Amino acid sequence: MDKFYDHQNYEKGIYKLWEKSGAFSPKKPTTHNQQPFTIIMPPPNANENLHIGHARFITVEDILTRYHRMKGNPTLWLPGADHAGIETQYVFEKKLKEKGKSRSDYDRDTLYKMIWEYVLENEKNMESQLRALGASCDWTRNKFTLDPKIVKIVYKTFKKLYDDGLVYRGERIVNYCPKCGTSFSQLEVNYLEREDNFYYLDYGTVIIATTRPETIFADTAVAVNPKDARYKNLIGKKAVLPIVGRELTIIADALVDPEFGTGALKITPGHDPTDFEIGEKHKLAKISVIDEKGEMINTPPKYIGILSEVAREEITKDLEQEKKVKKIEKIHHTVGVCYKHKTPIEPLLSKQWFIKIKPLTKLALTAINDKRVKIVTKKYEKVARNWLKNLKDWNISRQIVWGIRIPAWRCNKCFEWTITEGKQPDSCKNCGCQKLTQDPDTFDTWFSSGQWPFATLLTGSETSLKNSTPAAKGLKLAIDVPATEDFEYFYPTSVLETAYDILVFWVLRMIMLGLYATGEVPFKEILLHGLVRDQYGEKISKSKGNVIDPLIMSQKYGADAVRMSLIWGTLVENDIALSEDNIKGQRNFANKVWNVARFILQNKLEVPNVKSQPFNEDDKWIIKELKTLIKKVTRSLDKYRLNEAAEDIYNFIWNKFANNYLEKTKSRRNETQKTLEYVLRESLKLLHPFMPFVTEAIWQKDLAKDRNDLLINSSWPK
RNA sequence: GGUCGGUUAGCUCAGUUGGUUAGAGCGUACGGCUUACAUCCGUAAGGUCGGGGGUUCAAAUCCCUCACCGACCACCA
Repeated sequence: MDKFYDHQNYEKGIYKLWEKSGAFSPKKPTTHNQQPFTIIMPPPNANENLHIGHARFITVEDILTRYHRMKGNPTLWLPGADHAGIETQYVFEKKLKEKGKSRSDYDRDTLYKMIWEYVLENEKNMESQLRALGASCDWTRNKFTLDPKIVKIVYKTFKKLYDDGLVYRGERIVNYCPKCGTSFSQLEVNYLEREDNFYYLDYGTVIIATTRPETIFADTAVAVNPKDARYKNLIGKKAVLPIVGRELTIIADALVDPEFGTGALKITPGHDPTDFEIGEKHKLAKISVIDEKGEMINTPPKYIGILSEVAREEITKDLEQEKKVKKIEKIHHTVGVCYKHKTPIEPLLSKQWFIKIKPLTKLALTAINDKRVKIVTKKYEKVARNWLKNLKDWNISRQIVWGIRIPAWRCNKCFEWTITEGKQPDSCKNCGCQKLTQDPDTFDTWFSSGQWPFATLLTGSETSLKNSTPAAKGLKLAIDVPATEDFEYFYPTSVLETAYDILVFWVLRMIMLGLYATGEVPFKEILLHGLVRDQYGEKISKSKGNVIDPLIMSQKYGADAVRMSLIWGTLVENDIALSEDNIKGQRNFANKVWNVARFILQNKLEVPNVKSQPFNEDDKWIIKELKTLIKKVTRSLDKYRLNEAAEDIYNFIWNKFANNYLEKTKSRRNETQKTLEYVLRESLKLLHPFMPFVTEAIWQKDLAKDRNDLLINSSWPK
């Protein structure tokens, strides 16, 4: 054995060895009480390299997977990739911009094809990166969110939701990003604190305070609080729009805060969600004055085509000229911005597909209450409950090309919609007309990834687990898809492991859609992990320049070192501060393990009669310590306390085994070979889920019985 | 404004049913090339566990309160 463990010489070869041997595919159980252990991998976005956050979840999930595989559970870790709708289109458009192009330079099909090729290339790249990190996922079951079979299931779910009355097309205020050119759900809107002008405008009978004077053209009423004594006698009277001169009725609504501004609110149902609500109640007209490019429409000609923010200044000037601006104050408030561009979201009126969320949140809440799905960390359960109580109807249409096209066709004659399971309908279901046009919109990515656990399993696999007791026995699928063996055997899956920042986007949607489509929770436990931060606990970002690339680190120090550093010292659920020093330290540990093995195996003595080796207090001590360690590590892993398990193994191998026992017994080296080898073997097994490469490398050197004896397939110590 | 979380060694963090001298990694100081490893070995310094109050034989751990930090949410036009 070499003096140092050089990971570069081993990692690739070992990964191939595992993959070729079929070790990643679940084995049929040999006894009845071996329950399947399943994790569906959160499919990374196939649009960029893996970052350090991916590396963390890959490490956590791989540790759990390898542990359960060694314990004898038929274990499946199913990999995949996400087309990641808007995220990918955003990344792709940035690339286009570098070439001086934009999305509008291409027609729909061309753009789609270009993105498709880009994604395909990235997907391959991403898969090789997963391999480099040692992910022992079952590549024979690899899935992509745009696989035709997956898309088919997504369509079936949509159709079913529609037939059940849970999908509707509504004209609502949507969160529209003019830069992205699409609407978003409430979750994609971020809020920025800003200082803005607060204009007090003269509406004749009342003064109105507003931050958005450019929307006055869309005003259809003025509202005051019914309890507001100042305005009581004005209710039902008229106010006059400045510049426009149009009369508005003054109405009363409890939503108006009398403390704010002047207590009188201009009602703009076409560009404000609250106003929309008030407008619906009072049956007010809805006027749009800003279009999807963020430009003014339906205004006096001089403003038309101007960006709303620019128009604001122009209009203010004109209002000032007519002495309609009574006062300008500064106001500190929050503004909704696009989560990608950080530019203001335009709330505007649009017709989109919505999912009625209440019946679905009810399913999810019940499942959480009944503990059919358990959130491992309590603090996140509180967050989940809070969200489930407050979610609004879900806008699932996106006005982008990259994604799954919505299977809805509109009749050219009667304008009614016909929804199918993906196929173009022959005729309008309403009037029979044969001329129909498909909705150009695509689904919100989260609508398809929300179906990921059952969609991946329902699309089947090459390998079969026939004659195994199904886990999902007796499940009645709501959607019309035949159950596959994989689905019956592995669904509901064991653990869903992902970052806490997509709890609402993804996890809750999976619970809701999973329960809806299959009648059963998609997973029994939810393990949420924290974010990776830099060595000072600061958020990692490109602009800060503190990015840690997991693959560069792996090349430098080995995948084992990177993995270990990603769980070291911090609970899975908490944010972790990662430093290169820590990775280096773990590289040193890998080398330590290597040298312990080297010492034991290189000096392998010819011991004529193993049985007659003397056994003294030191030997008994290390065996006892090992037994204690096995119990502790097993318990820690079962509770997802990975840092504790890792630290205990580290401490055992380095301090107890190497520095203590090994040093102490060097003088009677010819008596300890059997004990040394035994402790080494068991230690390697315990460490294997954490540092799979170095442990397997050592195993293959001198411990494996034959070519087929892989550490990855060994049994977990008892 | 609301909800949740945090405050433990210089730094980053463990400490889960309250119980012996509060731990780890890194860093620091000092000493060692001891034929497995200098990616190493040995020794050491360093904490009134954010402040205050309470419960208890016993509190970093439970309760109350204050301060500060952070995350998430929210229709303040």
